[in-house]
Amino acid sequence: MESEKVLCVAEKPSVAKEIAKILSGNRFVMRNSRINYIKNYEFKCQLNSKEVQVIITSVCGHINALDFPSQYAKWESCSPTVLFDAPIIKKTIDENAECIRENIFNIAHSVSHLMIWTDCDREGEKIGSDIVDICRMANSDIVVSRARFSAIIPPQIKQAWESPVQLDMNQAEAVNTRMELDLRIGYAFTRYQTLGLRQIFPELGNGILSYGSCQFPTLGFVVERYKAVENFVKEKFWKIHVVVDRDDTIVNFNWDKGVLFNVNCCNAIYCDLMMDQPVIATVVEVVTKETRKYKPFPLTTVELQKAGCRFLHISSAEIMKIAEDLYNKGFISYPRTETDQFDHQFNFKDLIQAQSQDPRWGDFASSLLDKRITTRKGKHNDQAHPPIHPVQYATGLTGKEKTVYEFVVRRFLACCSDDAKGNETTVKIKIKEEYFTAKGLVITENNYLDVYPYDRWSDKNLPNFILNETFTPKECTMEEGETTPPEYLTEAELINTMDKNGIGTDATIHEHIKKIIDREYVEKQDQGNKTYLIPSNLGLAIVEGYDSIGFNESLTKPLLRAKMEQNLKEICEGTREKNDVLTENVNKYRDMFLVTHNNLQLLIGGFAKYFTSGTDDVHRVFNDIINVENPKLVRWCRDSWPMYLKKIQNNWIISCINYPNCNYDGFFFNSPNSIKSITVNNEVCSICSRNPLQPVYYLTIVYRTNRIIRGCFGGCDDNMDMLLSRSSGTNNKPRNIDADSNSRRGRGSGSVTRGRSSRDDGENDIQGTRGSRGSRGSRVSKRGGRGSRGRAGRGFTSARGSGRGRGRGRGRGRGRGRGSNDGSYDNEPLNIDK
DNA sequence: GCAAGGTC
Repeated sequence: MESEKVLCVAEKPSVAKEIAKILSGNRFVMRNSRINYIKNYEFKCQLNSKEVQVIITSVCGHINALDFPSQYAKWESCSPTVLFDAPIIKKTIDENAECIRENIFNIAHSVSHLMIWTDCDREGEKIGSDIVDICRMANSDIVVSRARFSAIIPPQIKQAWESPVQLDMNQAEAVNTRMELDLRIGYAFTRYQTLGLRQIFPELGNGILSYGSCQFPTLGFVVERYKAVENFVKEKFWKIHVVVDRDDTIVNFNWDKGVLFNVNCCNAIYCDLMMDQPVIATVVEVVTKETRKYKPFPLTTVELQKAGCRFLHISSAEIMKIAEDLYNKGFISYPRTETDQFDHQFNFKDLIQAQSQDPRWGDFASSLLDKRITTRKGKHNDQAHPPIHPVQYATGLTGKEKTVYEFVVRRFLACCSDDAKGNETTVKIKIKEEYFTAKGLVITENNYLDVYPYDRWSDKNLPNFILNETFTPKECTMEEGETTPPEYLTEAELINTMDKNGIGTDATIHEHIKKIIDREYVEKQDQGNKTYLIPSNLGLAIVEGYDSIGFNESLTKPLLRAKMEQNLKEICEGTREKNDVLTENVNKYRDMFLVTHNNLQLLIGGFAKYFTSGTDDVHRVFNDIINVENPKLVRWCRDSWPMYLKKIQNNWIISCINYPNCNYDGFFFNSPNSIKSITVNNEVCSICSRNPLQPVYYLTIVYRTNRIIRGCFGGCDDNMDMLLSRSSGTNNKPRNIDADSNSRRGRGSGSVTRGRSSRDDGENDIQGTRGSRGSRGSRVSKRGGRGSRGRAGRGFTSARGSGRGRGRGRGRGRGRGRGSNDGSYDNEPLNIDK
């Protein structure tokens, strides 16, 4: 009888290979897949006293990603608010992932068991669940289990092989939630602020103003420190300092009171000390005790990045690239790890032995071979990877690769060595009632310091003092000083801060830093031998703009992300449902989005401090963006509020303008190339017919592609669905976009209602949409529109405030009223049929 | 063109 077949799938190729080596005792057949770095390892192995055939392969991180359907791909295809509720599709990440999927799918046909060997963390469970989906598609009867291991060492792997568990679907669901929230929130805010702000502030050029729940707090940290430096107010202080000259050594004694910020206080004490001359000091304490400088913790990714910036002067992004290269060449272990403790079964000796041949640290390594190796145990364990360590002696490395490898080796050897030891002497003297202290250090054992030059600990010579002896100090002075501002943030500090605040992961922290630099929110500046991160005007503007809105939970602070993480943890723990967390967070961020929109003047104000506005018509710009619900939008207008065409990017948008009545004589546009004709039909709209007193019109636009848009701009009030059809086909039904809009409502009518009402509220301040939506627009149109008949631009101004009117009338010299000629349109006349 | 998370 043929033995059972088990398919094992790891998260990355290196792990598949290691597991294959361990379980097969190095006797396996390696077969290629269509991707050169994905291999399939085949061998026979015992499982529950039975021989089974094993095939081990791997994926390469995530296989699937979330995205919006293609109709949302163009930035102007919909209002960014729509992205909070738009449908989401799952797709394979790229062609490589497709090949990897195929490889697993093909094997799954012929096996009875699937064992998931992805990393034992949240993302690993999610990747595992995607692998299960693929295998079940191929083989619905496949029996699934999950190997749980905390280190890729033989005992752990064998234990995991023999005692598999089940996938934790709660963790997979938490990742699904994170993915969806990051996508919706990131895309919505990014599109909104990019499209809006760069129209208003031409200096921004074509750059992307991205928002992300990790990149914004990262930027926030940089700005916060910058402001602390800039706003720092120096303060004077005073202190008393004692200098002793003994045995040709100058000894500085520091006042136990430190410093005083009151000059009179300090002066009074000083005068009292100096009253009796000569000044007599008495030695009241001489204590010598053993002290040590602790050797470092085992190396994590975050520590590697910090060390890279601090000691090696290599940026976090570059050091990760180098570490990944060294890993792929087989010189160091996996470089993305949170673990700062070695497993108690870890085999140190072989790795140390391998380093003993090196001329730089070989002798040190050899000296460790006779000793029992103990390492410090940190508090972190990602249950997936050991601390970063050298796995092979490397020769022939050059440049930064050599530097980073050397650091990893020295760090590892330092971890395996002993703490540095020394004797610290404390001498305390008393002058009248004031105490002063000096400290000295004699290092007795360098230990790890001999191999780890990145740490410094130096002798500090202190001559002999005898208890109760008295002497006259060389100097006793009162000195003035002033407080110094903090330094700007360094990359190492930023990494540390992000790590402590849970912003990003070990594998992504450096990417977030790189991102805010690439986005030109932040720049690096060298000062002396240090490199600081300084926010650009753009970075300052965006943080100040959002902060001035005064959210309860700031978009630029880490707490928001921390709360989302907490929610994800609750999903992992099974105390909350995915949909519950999704709804809560989508609603929360949608609210924040709308609060932003309703307080645009504040966001704009943040930018206006640093950039010159190209137009004062800011509200219109943002309303155009938020109201785009289709590439070719028909915006709702009352009878007295006709429309104008506006080009945003390559899309034509029809919008409302102050047009005095429904007389379309002379109402024309300079036609865009893409439009064949625009027709106004005096037809009864089925929705509006409930209000027969309202004139009801359809506007029909025929594009050169034969696409037709028909929209009622009668008095539909809340019924804003437009008709959109393709004349090229026989099917003249509304397009899918309508289905999307329905599904949007279906998913959460409560929230949509909320969204609308918020938006309506906002229209008190935002003038661009009034005429276009709802009853408020209607009222305005009656008040201002009719009264200003025949005075398009100015009538608009008087009815609706100055901002928009100026923008239209002279701000940019682009009249959009009746018969106006917008410079962005070409001059082909339109066919307007009444 | 947009997020953050895996990994090569």
